[in-house]
Amino acid sequence: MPQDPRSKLEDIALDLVTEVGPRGFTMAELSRRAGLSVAAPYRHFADRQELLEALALRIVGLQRQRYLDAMAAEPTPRGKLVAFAVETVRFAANDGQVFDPMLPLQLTPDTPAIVELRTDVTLELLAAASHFASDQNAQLDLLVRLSAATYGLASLYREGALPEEQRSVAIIEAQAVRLADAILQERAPL
Amino acid sequence: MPQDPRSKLEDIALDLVTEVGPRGFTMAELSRRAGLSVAAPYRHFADRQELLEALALRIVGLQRQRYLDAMAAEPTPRGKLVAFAVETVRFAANDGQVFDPMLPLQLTPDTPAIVELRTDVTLELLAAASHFASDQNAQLDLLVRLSAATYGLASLYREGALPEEQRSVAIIEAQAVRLADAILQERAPL
DNA sequence: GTCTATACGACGATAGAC
DNA sequence: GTCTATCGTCGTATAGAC
Repeated sequence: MPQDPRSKLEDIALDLVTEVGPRGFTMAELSRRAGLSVAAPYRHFADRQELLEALALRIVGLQRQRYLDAMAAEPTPRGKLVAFAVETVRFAANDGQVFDPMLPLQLTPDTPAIVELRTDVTLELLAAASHFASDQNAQLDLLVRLSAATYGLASLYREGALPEEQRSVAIIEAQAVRLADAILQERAPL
Repeated sequence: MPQDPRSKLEDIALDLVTEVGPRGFTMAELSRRAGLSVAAPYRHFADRQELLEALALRIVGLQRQRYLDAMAAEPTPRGKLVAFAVETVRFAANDGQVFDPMLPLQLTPDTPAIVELRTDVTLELLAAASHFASDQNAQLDLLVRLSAATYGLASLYREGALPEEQRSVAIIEAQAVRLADAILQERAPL
């Protein structure tokens, strides 16, 4: 199935933005990698900004689907929240192209379309969190801790900042599960 | 106390790199902000790279001191680890200039000098962790979870990715403490 | 849709006057 | 130490031929 040229350009742009970040992304380099002249991409995207926004939309849409599928496969609230944690580090471990561009949040200037994409996941998470915290404030607190913890794990993994012994997918997933469990089982401080 | 020109340039560069990241940092903009010609900074730094490395060294040195002081003020192992967590989010909340440039790890190309600066903190952390895990592998696992969780919290805070209700320093510090406690009190999964 | 050619600007870095 | 002037490179974007 031969892709339309716009999607093809997005594919290459995704690789590129993964390597150099949204800030380092240039139309010139994109053209080079696509084997086209510098003018060609402008037939498919009005300008650099439009291309980056298309990219952000694509990435967030993919994440949404992955999160929803992973959570739907788990029947229990605890399972859903753990699945969310594991899926996050899997993005980092197996899908750098999808994860890295999100790091510098530059790429996702919370447009309405993107906010809408995220809503579904947030609602699912809140529903699951309601089994671990009574009022809505406490549920939000819990989700923030869970998201932050797994996001941090995923980031350090991507940046190569973890000790060598921890750089396997299996280990990083296990760590994500332990983090999620610890957060869900929190007790009063010592 | 009138600073030497090199330090003065580093101050301004630190602000700049905080705003635009190491990749977006330019000597031209630095010169502009310093009220100098584009040539002037080259009297104090051989090239752009040298300036960025000097910046990285300064930042890491400052972090080291802050971590060591914060941990020294706490007598118990739990207190030291919690202090580490809190200090991390404080960097994010109060000292964006010190924290943000570390995000894209570009700025710290693990030179020997930087590795050495980090060693002290790591040793302190390992000593404290030894009260919560028996063998050294488990201690490292624990520290990775703790670092990742607080780093994630700090990152989301800096990026403005937290819900509005969570954007105060007090709340974010409380969240860091809860994360640390949860990790230190981990039990078997449900 | 793709090309070549071009206008224009920003940056890194250096040369040479003061 | 700082300036002005300059070179070379690279980027965005457009115009017009094919």
